[in-house]
Amino acid sequence: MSTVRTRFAPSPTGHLHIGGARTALFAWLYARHTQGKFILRIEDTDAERSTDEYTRMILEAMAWLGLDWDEGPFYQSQRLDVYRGSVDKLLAEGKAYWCECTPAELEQRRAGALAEGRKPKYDQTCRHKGLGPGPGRVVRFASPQTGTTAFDDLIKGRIVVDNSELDDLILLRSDNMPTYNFTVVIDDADMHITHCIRGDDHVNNTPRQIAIYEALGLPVPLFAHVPMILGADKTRLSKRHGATSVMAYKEMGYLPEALVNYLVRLSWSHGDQEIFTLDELVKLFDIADVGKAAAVFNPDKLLWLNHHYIMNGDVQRLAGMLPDFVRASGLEPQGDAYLKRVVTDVRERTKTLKEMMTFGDFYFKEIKPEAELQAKFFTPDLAPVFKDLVSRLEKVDLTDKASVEEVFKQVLEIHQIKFKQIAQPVRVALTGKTVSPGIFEIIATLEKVVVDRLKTALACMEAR
RNA sequence: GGUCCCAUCGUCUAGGGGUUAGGACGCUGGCCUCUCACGCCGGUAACAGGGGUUCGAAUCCCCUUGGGACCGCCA
Repeated sequence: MSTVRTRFAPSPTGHLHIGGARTALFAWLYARHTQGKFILRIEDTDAERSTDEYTRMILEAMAWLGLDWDEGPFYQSQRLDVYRGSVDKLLAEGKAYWCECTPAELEQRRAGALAEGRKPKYDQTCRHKGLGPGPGRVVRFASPQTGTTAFDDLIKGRIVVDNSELDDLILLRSDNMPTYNFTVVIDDADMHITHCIRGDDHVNNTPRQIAIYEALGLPVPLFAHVPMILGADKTRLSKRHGATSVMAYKEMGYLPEALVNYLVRLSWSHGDQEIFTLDELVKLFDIADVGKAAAVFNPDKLLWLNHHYIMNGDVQRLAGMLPDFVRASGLEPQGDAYLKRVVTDVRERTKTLKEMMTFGDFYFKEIKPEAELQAKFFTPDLAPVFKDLVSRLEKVDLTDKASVEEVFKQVLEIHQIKFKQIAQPVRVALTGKTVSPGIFEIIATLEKVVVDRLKTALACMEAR
């Protein structure tokens, strides 16, 4: 049994998006599952749109997701000689030919074909002209026109296409740059890819690529076309459905393990299990279990998973991620120990790291309860209670929950009131809002500003 | 328009001849309770339609319908 070799081959013409990430994840998981190799290849033959910046960001996103590669990244732009060699071979063998049709002519013929209800493929005008190289000319592949081409897709099953459907696609552009359908064949063969795992938008390209493999006498890899990820309206996921780039999710406060866990469950499952660690996925993932149908991206479920990982993650690690978000809110992060206490306080009620900041802003800035809240909760009758509370709280260690609870107990006893009656007033005094972590948790974490904030509230009560 | 692919709750999915069609997200009722949340208990909701095959189809076959992809000197 030869070693499995999979690859991910993004084009650096944009960010790594959700769909690409899921495809990369499947290819990576399959390689890891089979103890094979995962290769990264950057398909940058479109010099117009490819940028180093996108390449850098794609690599960064891969790293963030934890998808490491064993070989590469290889850059197609650095392998032009390899492609030229194969083009020359096809040309010499009469399996490719020069074409002088201009883009304008092609566009016109395409429009005409479509208008007449015909398939808008190249009409092979130059196929038998016997042209040589020349300015503005391209090299086309002489696709077989009779018979059929078939392959057994690991996900979709057997797919058979009539060769008459095959187009004489362009191998070499007039600027001498090779095109995708050609380079992907050369590289997958060259890099000994055994399993070509990619989006199923490539299913229709596969027969044409197989024709090229065969024309060049190259071994054809196995194909696994993974279903698309769609937006809520069932059309291809795009910007109008919300954030689509992986790094945008990082910035919104999502954890990589949450995104990975969410994405892997799109078209793949393992019984009723919803939560998977990376190790479990490596152990359990198999292409054979990938479904055929497209999946709709569901932000709510992603959020639920993120919440799960925030609630159960390592506090130290989460605290370490928080500073970026604190600063993004224009606030000061404060010490690590403090951040850990904040995480512990808020994580049960926040679904993203970013939300920790909006929900727990009072941990990082001065607060000022709104007038309405003051009017509602800082009522004069509570002044004596708060006064007692403050004087007693000043004498105990606020981080010691038992002591603080004892103080409250005594004050409630003295004033003959229920905890419920002062809980919200205290909460508002401490946080400026009516929703927060538990009173005793806040007091322990806020520690040194507790008395000041209670005094401010007390002053407000007495002034009424 | 042609070719190819797809079809179980709103969404992600399990189930692949005999199940009260299961789980998860969401929504929702209740419990817990210092708010919110967490947690726990419950509820809502699906086999696209029509023909076959079969003693019996969600499951196998065909058609229809619906959706998607591709048909670029993009990848």
